[in-house]
Amino acid sequence: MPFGEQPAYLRVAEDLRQQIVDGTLPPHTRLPSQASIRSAYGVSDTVALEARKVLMAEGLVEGRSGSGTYVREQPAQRTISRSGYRTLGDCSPFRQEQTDERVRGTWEGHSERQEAPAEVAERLSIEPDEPVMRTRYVFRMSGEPIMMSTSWEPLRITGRTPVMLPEQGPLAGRGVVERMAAIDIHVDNVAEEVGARPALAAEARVLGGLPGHAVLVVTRTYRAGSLPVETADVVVPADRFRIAYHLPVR
Amino acid sequence: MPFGEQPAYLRVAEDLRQQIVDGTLPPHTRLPSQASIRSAYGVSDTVALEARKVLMAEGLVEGRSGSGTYVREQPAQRTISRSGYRTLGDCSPFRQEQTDERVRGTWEGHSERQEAPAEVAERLSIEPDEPVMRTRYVFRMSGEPIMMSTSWEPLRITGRTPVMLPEQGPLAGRGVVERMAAIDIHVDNVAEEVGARPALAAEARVLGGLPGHAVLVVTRTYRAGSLPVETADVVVPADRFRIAYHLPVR
DNA sequence: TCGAATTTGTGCGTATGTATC
DNA sequence: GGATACATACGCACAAATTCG
Repeated sequence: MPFGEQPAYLRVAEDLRQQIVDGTLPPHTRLPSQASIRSAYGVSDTVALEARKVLMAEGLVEGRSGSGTYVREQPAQRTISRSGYRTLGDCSPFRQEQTDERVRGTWEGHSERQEAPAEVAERLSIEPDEPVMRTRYVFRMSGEPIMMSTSWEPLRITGRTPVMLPEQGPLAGRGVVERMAAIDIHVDNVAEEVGARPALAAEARVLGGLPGHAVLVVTRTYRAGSLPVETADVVVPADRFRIAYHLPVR
Repeated sequence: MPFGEQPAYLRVAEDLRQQIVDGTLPPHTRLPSQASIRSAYGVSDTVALEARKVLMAEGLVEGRSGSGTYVREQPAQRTISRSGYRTLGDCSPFRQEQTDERVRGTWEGHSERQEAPAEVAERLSIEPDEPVMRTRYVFRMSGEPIMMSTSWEPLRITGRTPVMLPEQGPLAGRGVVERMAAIDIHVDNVAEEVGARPALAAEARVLGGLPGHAVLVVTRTYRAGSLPVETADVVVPADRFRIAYHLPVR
């Protein structure tokens, strides 16, 4: 391993990665086989294997046993729009996002009473172990699961009201804002933080990706004034989605 | 290699990953050594090695040669605030983010005249190959590079004006909104899309991460009404940053 | 239809270098 | 200096899936 150089397998991976992102190797094309890589770059079998593995771990390519390694459909096409800002008129450049926004899909949720974990308590500005209602959702579009989310609401607020269970009662599935309005709590702002991390195995199993592939995590807290009324973690596969915001300036 | 089971190295990696995220293995602790893993899980040396490699590729742990494999400082502590929404009063829960927002750092930029690549042209609603001014930035906090960004402005708008070069003239470094205001263009909205992808080698070199580790990419377009006046790609390491938005509801 | 060649997926043993303790 | 532990690399083996004659 020569001097200040990178390890061989990273050098090979980098070269292939570059070819993928600049279009030399477009989606659905086959990568050179392990044997070809070996001879083309003058490296051993292990190095060629490692290089492919790096790209697979990044989600750029997909190995098909007995057939080859193929460049994956890259573009994170779908956007999930998170803001209600509107420009005037129908010719606005944001109409598409708005149609994307109304996710015409199905979902299922399951609620459970719980004592607030430390991090959730902090986000809700309540004491740890105070009771909360946790609801887990899985969202599907045309049958395929694409998004999962876990939401927490303090029972101090919703307990013993008709909206205590998000997925039951007259306002089932109508969203936090409407449900809270029904008990005279007026949600007027939401804070969201977008991050990314490798998917846990359970998430990958649900969302169809592989464990370790990046997911986008939206940490969201709805508030009425400065009072948090709901906080949630939303998880989507990073290779298929982007989160869109449209904001006024000034 | 029994039937529907996962490969051994993924099973081991998953187990360790779980222990990391649920706090059993907190940051800075040492993972079991390769030999320990080998005996604890009843697997070979290679499998233990592969499992560690998976976690390293995900950025969860960091190998220190001769010492051990250590859980990395996980929390994506810093948030980059992207919205100017304000609640009333000083006791607002968003003061911190606001202080985070005014990135007390340094940056350097380098501008270059260019013909718009197809994707940029689409984002700016101009014809491909129309001239644009491209500016590359590297942002540093206390000397350390943390964010890079590439911005494009149509020369149709800024050409032959005092603000043609973002980093020169009387308004150097004052931001798009102020610069455009100086030539009587009033930016009133911004669209942002947040996604994630593996870092390219060049980005990893600048940002200090490893190629393949996830980066957050913010695709931003400033507009005056429906007229795009600037578009940019902002890249930050996903393991250290989150992008924060604070929005009004309704 | 059968079988051979190819290719990926997984796993083993080993060797060498280097950083840390 | 010596022991430990990671980092990279090589070669080999075999199973399973796919492709193709």
